[in-house]
Amino acid sequence: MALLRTREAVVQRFRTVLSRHGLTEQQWRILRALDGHEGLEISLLAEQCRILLPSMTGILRRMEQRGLVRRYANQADGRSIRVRLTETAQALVEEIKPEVVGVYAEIERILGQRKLEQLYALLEELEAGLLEGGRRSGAV
Amino acid sequence: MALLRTREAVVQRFRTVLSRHGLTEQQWRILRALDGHEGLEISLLAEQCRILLPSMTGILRRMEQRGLVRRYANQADGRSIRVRLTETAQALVEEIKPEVVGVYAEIERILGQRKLEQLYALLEELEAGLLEGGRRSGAV
DNA sequence: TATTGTTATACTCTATAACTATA
DNA sequence: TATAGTTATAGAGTATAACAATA
Repeated sequence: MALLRTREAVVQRFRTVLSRHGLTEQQWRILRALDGHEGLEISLLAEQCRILLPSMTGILRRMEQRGLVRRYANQADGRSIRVRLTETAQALVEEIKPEVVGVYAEIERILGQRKLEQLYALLEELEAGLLEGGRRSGAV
Repeated sequence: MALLRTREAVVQRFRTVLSRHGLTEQQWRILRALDGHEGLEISLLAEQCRILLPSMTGILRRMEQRGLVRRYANQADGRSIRVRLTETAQALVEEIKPEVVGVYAEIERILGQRKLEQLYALLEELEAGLLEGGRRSGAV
């Protein structure tokens, strides 16, 4: 249960930071995924952010209304739609980054650098394995 | 971001298992917290599960309607209410446990026992530190 | 026919403020 | 006055199925 419980404590930290800027955790994942990209297809974005497509539609609609993202058509394939950040969104990401870094700094203060790196490595390995397994055998 | 991203993969595993039994992650946390206890006060339960009281009211109402928990008054203090599992709920917990263990087994298969223990220890330490810090300095 | 994305629908949780009743 | 819990509200994400447009 440790992962689930700890997650709750960590996520609440992030939610506090993000909600001050009117963002949810999912919206932040989308901002981060799009940051530094010319534009991503919605289905690719959904996969990277681990958000289902119907949820994605709603989340992107809210973000678009708020002027954070823009949809634009893909000339090569009329079905697919790409999304990219507006300048407003890029500025917002830069504004929030330091605060998010603050949360990580708190974590590092608690664990120390060596253990934080250990934790990070373990999580990466676990994530890779879970995705791999998920692809192979479907959801557990 | 590793913790947030990995969390998503892990949580989706659990959600898959739990939703087959019509449970949410929060309801599972409550079931686990109450399992093996005579009864817990709602505010204590909320703290342990990291769920806000107003959310708790709704979640408990749904669980009570489904016959999983029962509220009963505290004679010593007319304001506080205790909650405990019904036999149905206890049977359900026993039924689900092996499946949840299956998810942990998958994690152990990915990381190996030694690394899993490492991960567990790091998370425990992080959680304790976050709670400590949260109590001391407020959110973030 | 298969794929990309949206719509429809119903449910659950989050979060804040206001309120009730006990203490 | 303070505490335990509920109610009222509004908003947001999850999940499944059905659908439209394009390939």
